[in-house]
Amino acid sequence: MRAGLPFGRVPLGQNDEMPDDETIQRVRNRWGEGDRLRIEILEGAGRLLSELGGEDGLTIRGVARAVGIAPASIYQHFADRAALIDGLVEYEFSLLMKAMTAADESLDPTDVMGRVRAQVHAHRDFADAKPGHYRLLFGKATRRAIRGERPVNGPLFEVFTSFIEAFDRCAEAGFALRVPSRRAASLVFVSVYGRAALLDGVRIERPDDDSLDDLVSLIFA
Amino acid sequence: MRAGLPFGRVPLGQNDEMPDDETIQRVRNRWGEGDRLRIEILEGAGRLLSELGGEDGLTIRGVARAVGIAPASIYQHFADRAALIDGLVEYEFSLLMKAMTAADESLDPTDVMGRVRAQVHAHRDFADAKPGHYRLLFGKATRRAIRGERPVNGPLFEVFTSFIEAFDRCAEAGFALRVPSRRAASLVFVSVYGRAALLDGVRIERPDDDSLDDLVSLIFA
DNA sequence: TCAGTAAGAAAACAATCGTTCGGTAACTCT
DNA sequence: AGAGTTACCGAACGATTGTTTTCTTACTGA
Repeated sequence: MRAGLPFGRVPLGQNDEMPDDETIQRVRNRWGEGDRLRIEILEGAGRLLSELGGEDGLTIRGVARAVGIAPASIYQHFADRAALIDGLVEYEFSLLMKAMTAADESLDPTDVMGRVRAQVHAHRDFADAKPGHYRLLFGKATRRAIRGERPVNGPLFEVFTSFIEAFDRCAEAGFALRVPSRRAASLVFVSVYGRAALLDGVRIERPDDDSLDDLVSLIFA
Repeated sequence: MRAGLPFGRVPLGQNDEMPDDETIQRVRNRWGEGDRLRIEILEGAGRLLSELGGEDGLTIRGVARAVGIAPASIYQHFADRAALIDGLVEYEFSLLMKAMTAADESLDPTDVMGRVRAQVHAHRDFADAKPGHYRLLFGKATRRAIRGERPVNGPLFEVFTSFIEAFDRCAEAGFALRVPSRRAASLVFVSVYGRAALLDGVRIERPDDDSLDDLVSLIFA
């Protein structure tokens, strides 16, 4: 229905459902701003991921529907579905890193232990706020590894390194660590991850938020 | 191809690929043993899950292919795809529980701390051996929770309770716990889970196996 | 004014999926 | 021997998917 309609002065995209409120009034991006759609696609995919809670229903057509464009338009920015999801993973990782460094830099640079906690909290809050995203981030590498493809440790490693550096700063500042900072980072990581995964998936006994701080305290002598 | 063939004295199932070695010589179960197929389906689904590493490709047709039966035959044992996956989750949970209780009972009943460690190790080994299964077990509840359906904490709670009881036995035997056994169980759970998830998905720095024992030791005063 | 290109849509393709419907062979019980 | 049941299969339906091909429109620079 409504085929061959000239477009441009008319809502973009086919919205077969919900002609309800006001039809999604997408307007075509102007010259040289075509890349903006790429981000809109990633954000639409992110929204969809939140609603669905998993990578499963994250289809090309679904994303196109969420953004309000035609499925074919996605192929201008992503080679195929896998590339779209890879792009989403990378995008979400960048958001996580941004949150962590923002938390880190919001504190007095000399407050090294506070900065460790700030990063941990930022990480935890990200996982709490967007469990679906978090699961995608840390679950994606697995499928890759199983298929023997290159792992996507890159962006993740950045996150990990950020923890290590935070602990290193503490050591340099004279705080005594019970374990090497690399191992400390690993411990924190495991705990944050485990808490997040358990909390959103299982909900046995809520590991209260303090427990992460306790862990950090425990690492220091 | 090969339609309308009388069956019974002839390999069951359509194996369009791999007429290679010897065609999968499935024979029809005898009278009253129809339920055996149910388990064969679950095991086939389990194998598929290991290969695929995720719930994604776990389709009715794929499972049927893996077992060597017709897709329609699955519907005699499972109402639909969701029921099949639910059944798989339950089945795998029972395997995990069986491994844990076996480890627990293999020890001298009075060695209460050893039994805690044995359960932790059994849990860890299950996760290491079948990461895909493990991920399915603890990821499944999430989608449910998001869709507002009843959570499947049942079988999982059994696992959790098993940890609690193990710690309770320690307390009764006179060992001093630094935290209540319920919280201790939660701690162990989070760590085992976090380690498993990180280890198979991310592979940053291998949290060595001793770290779990360290955690258990830490819980005791 | 006109060629060139950016931005995006419509429509169709093949593949795969879940599921249903109706069958057929083998076994058991009377 | 016949009726009923168990244990499956074959074929098809409709829906959805990823992807490709072929547009149309709008803007730019010369």
